Amino acid sequence: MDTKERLIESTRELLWERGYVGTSPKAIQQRSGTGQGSMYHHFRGKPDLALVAITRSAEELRDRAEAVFSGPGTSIERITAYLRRERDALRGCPVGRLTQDPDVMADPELRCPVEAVFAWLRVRFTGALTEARENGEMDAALDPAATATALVAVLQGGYVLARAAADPQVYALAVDGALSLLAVHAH
Amino acid sequence: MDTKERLIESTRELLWERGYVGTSPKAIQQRSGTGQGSMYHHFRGKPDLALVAITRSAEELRDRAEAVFSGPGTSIERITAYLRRERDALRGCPVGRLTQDPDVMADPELRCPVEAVFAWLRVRFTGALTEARENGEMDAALDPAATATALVAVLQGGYVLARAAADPQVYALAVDGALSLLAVHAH
DNA sequence: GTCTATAGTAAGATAGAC
DNA sequence: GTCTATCTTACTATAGAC
Repeated sequence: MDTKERLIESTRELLWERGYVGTSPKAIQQRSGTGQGSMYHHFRGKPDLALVAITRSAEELRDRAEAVFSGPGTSIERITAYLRRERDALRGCPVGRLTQDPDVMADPELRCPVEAVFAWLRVRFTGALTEARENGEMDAALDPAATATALVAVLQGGYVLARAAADPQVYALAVDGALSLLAVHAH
Repeated sequence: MDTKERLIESTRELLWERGYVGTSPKAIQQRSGTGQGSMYHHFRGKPDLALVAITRSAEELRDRAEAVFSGPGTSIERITAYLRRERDALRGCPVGRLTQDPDVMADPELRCPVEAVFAWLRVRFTGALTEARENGEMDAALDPAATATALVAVLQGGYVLARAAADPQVYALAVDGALSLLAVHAH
C-alpha cells in the first residue's frame, strides 16, 4: 500500500473510531506512518482527505449492501440476510456515526456522500419490501417505504444501544425484534 | 439562573450540538456568558462539568419517558404516545449522541449515566410490552425484550436517518413503520 | 515525494489579584 | 465568586530544504 493509500485508510479508521472533530492531522500521520509533508502533498488539508475517506466508506457500505440485495433468495430472505450480516456492533456504522459530527453535517461536500448512501439504502430496502408484498411474502397493509425506514433505523439505533450497553448482543436483540415483527406480518 | 446553572445548561446544549470532543471550555464560557474563573471555581474542569450536564440530561430523558409510561391509556397507547411524542428530530437525542463520543465512552464516569438510562428505558419498554401481550394487545409470538429493544432502536436510528436526510419527516416515517409493524391485524 | 522548521490559533488548565 | 494573566500542549497549515 503506497503512502497516499495509507493516509486514506488511516483516516477512514480514525473517522470511524473518533469522528471528524476528534481526528487530527497529527493522528492520521502517526497511524499511517507518514509525515506532514506527505499528507499535505497528496491532499489540500484535513477536509480534502476526509472527503476521499468518507466517499470510500459510503461506497463500501453501498457495495456490501448491493451484494446482499442482488444475491439469491426471496425478498424477505435477502432483507433478513442483510440485517443479520456479520457486523462489529460496538464499532458502529462508519457512515452513520458521521451524522453526529457537527463539522461534517455543516459542510455540504462532506455531508453529500452520507446523505446519498442512506437515501440509496432506504430506496433499496423499499424495493425489496415492495417485491415481498407483491409476492405475498409480506402483509399488504404495510407501507414498504415506512417499513424500510424503520428497518434501517433499527440497524443504526441498534449500534447506539449496543454501544450504550457495551454489549454487541443488544444489537442482535434489536435485529431479532425487528425480524420477529416482520415475521408476524408474513403471509 | 445563577452562574453555575448557566454553565451546566450551556454545557448540555453544546454536548447535544457538538458532542464532548467538539465542546471546548472556551465555547462553554462564551455561551454561558462567564469567564474561566467562574468555570474553574464551580467545577474541577471539563470532565467534571460534563458529568453534571450528562447526568442531568439522562435524568430528564428518564423523567419524560416515565411521565408517558405511567400516564393514561392502554400499554400500546402509552408506547405509541412515547414514540410519537413531539421531538426535534434533527437535533437528535442528547444522550444517544454521546454513545458516538470516544472520550465519553472511554471514561467510566461519563459513560455510566448513558448506559444506565438506556438500560432503564429498554426495561420500561419491555414491561409495557409484556403487559400488552398479557392483555392481548400484542401478538403472543413476539418477545417483549427483543421488541422493546427494536422499538428504542427505531427512535435512535430514526434520528440518524433524519439527520442524514436533513429531513425530520424521515424520523416520523421510521416511527410510522415501527408502529404499523406493532399493530395487531386480523389474521 | 518526503522531511524538518516554523507559525498562528485554540485547548485545557493554573495563579493570583480583586 | 469573578477577572486577567500566564502556561503547556495540541491543532492545522505553510515554507523551503533535500
